[in-house]
Amino acid sequence: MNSTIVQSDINFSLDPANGAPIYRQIIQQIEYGILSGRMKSGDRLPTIRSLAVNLKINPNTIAKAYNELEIKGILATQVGSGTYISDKKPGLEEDARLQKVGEVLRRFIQEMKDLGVDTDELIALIKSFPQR
Amino acid sequence: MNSTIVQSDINFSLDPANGAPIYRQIIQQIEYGILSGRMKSGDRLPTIRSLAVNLKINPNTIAKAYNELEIKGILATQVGSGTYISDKKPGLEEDARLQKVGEVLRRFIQEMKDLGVDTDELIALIKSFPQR
Amino acid sequence: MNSTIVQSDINFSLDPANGAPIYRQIIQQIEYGILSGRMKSGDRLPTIRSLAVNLKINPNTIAKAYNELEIKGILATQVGSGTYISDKKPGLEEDARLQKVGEVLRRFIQEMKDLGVDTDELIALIKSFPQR
Amino acid sequence: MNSTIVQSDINFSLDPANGAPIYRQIIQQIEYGILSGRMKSGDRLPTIRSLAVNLKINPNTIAKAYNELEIKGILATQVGSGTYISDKKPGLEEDARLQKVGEVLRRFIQEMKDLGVDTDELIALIKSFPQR
DNA sequence: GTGGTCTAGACCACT
DNA sequence: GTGGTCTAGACCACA
Repeated sequence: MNSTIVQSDINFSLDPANGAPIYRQIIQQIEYGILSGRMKSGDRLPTIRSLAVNLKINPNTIAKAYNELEIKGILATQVGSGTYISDKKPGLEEDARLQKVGEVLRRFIQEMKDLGVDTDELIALIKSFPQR
Repeated sequence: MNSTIVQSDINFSLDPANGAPIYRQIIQQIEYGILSGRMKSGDRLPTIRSLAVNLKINPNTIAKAYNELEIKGILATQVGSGTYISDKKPGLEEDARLQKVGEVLRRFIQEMKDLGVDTDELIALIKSFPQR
Repeated sequence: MNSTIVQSDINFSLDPANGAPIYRQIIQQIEYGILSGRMKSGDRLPTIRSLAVNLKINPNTIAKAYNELEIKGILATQVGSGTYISDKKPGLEEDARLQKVGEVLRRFIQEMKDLGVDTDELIALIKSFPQR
Repeated sequence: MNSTIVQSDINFSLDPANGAPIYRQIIQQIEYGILSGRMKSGDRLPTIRSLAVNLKINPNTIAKAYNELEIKGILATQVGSGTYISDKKPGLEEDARLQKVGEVLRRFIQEMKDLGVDTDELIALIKSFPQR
């Protein structure tokens, strides 16, 4: 008999051409999932094995991602039960989210400037970006 | 007799805290130098050894950067003479630039969506971004 | 759990009297291996270290060969996992092959003309060439 | 007062993308010029300086080519007068020419075979090659 | 002087 | 275990 558990509906997607290592892509997607509110405290994460099968990668890689997040206090592992999103999510509060948004934005604007795209063009580009 | 040679006036600078490997920082600075028009076809690059001395790194590291750009067809080397910017610069044409812009933009919008920022907010953010 | 991995059955062989540098001989053998169909997309190449031991050369030399092919998009590496033949193999497609054929042909005809052999003689020569 | 001197009508052309070093391209063009009969004993070669200017390369490079051919006995230098094609041209008689033709042909056919072009296709290709 | 090749070896991140 | 980065240094061919 099982209490109802919310299985995190996160859709992990790996981009081999991303450049970032696989374990870091996983970490980011979990963190962003929490930041954006799609994942909440107490949600259960997929098991290492099932995720490894789904993503066709080495279980060790997922373990490394989960482990790093547990060290940060963002995840909590209960042996025999699974991995859950911790109640306290240090560094993932609203403030942190805004800070992260600013960071990504700054880097993006700089890169676009390097590519010769100024802010006005940028806005036009985003407005015309196909919403899917 | 003086053959006029344009020595590229690029100012290489390395950022140890960048995270990106040294040779890749050099590659990017050359590519951006060409994209921005500061460096033109036929320009001569600093010699491997002189740049190595200036940047206080091993010549092999410079050679690795130059070599990758030669494989890509962006640079052309003449042993005994030096390294030059190739006439045809595949991957650095206007088309390629636009493609690159689209790529960066797409990834950025996706990342912002993951962070819970929708397109309207995005535009507002960019508009309010401090222009320096 | 066993992921089936096709280990490339390529037999690398170095010819010290070849004149071509070692790393280039390796590159050519991989390219020809793909062209001839002996190696297919997704096949795993020997590890850098194992090949270095087999060929009794420095691992860096193998790495240089693999690296150049990766820049060209012919190989794809996954650190910690190995080096694989890429799905898309630019420069080894049929179009590129035909272009290469034209290039070699043009250079050959020019060289023969320099040697005082005109096209008619050339055809006669090739027809009489001992087929083995 | 000057005895009539036949200035060699050789048209040197360098191909930077050839791969072969410049000085070797010059050597080959002189040897082929003799083999094909376009250049004869006693013909005068361009001066090092004039050729250097025409080809826009370093005079040392031409000197190196001339020097190597003089060592072989193919050229003869008369200080203050110029460089001439020697009376005796060791290794450049008719026999040598035929041997060279065979050598180039063999290498070409092998390379085409490696590229998947058989002899019949080859003949068709050459026949259809635009004669200029 | 120029760049190219190769070796040797250290240290790192990733799977 | 895998490949990646970087250093140090030797030797070579070329302009």
